Amino acid sequence: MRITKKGKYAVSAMLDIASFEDKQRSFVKIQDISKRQRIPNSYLEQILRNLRREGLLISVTGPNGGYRLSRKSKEITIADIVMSIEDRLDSTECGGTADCLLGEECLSHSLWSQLNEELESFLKNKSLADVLSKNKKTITKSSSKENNNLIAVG
Amino acid sequence: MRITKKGKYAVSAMLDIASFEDKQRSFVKIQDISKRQRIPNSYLEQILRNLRREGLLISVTGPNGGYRLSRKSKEITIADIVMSIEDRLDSTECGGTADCLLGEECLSHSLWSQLNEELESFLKNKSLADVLSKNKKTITKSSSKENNNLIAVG
DNA sequence: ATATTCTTGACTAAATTTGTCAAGAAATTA
DNA sequence: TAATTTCTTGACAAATTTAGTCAAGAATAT
Repeated sequence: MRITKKGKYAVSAMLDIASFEDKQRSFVKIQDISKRQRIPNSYLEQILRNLRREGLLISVTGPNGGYRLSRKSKEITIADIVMSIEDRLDSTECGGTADCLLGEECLSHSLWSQLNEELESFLKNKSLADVLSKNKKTITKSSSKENNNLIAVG
Repeated sequence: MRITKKGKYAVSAMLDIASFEDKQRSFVKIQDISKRQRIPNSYLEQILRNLRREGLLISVTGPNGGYRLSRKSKEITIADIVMSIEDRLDSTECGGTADCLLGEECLSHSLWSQLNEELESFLKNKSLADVLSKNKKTITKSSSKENNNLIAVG
């Protein structure tokens, strides 16, 4: 089981985009997200590509284009995001088929299955809105020159 | 955050050893564990080495030697094992210091911190004995010729 | 002595993760 | 239409991590 940097980048990018949800018709650009969240631009392209394919983002090309959420931030869970990005979230080696050991369940199979469930339910019960609202109270503005749109949380 | 094959091997090996707890003075050999749990012998050496260093196992060299638990199976948690083996269990990129983004907390920091806590408490609340007792009811014996000590669970 | 079994450190191979890049397509605006 | 902006795609490469190997040695029992 693993959640990698890529998955975390994805969540950060989605949170960034979600934080512009209220501004009507505003699309968020890759470059801006990249700067604010410190995610390598070209890596981010790849990540947003996935999120779009999975139907979590809507994109528009051209001037004033960019990305926005396909659904309300309340209706997108962290699980939606992480599962779009991570191939190997499953904790069991057998992929849940319970034939880990010579065709039978290994001693620890049920343990990893349970862990899976815990993890999934945790991620499914947190929406982007949930995570953002937790932070809202303490939004600060960075004084950095090159990144004047930075939203950081202290 | 990740739990790798190595960590899972470690848990399986510990469960295997724990299952011989009752047999007084019986030490379990690497080779036997390797066969029963299908863990490459030389990789297992490396793993048990760690578990011993961390004080979870006691070893005896020579004929009839092998490994046994240093404490009762009830008193060794899965967390003890996994944390001996995995370097990168922590979910946060900053290692908990909350300076993920330009010295400040990133948008998702609290999310990953919470996930950490969930994971830890899950692993800390499960002892080897817990996992074994869950399986005991349905222990079966393998008919495999080369592995006649196999304990598998269906 | 001899056989058994753990111990150690260094090494290698495979897999995965983390990026990069360049050429192209779509949309806007002038 | 031309120029500019921005996303889109696929293939590639570097870095890191994981998984696994090996050989020589040390300890113990008989």
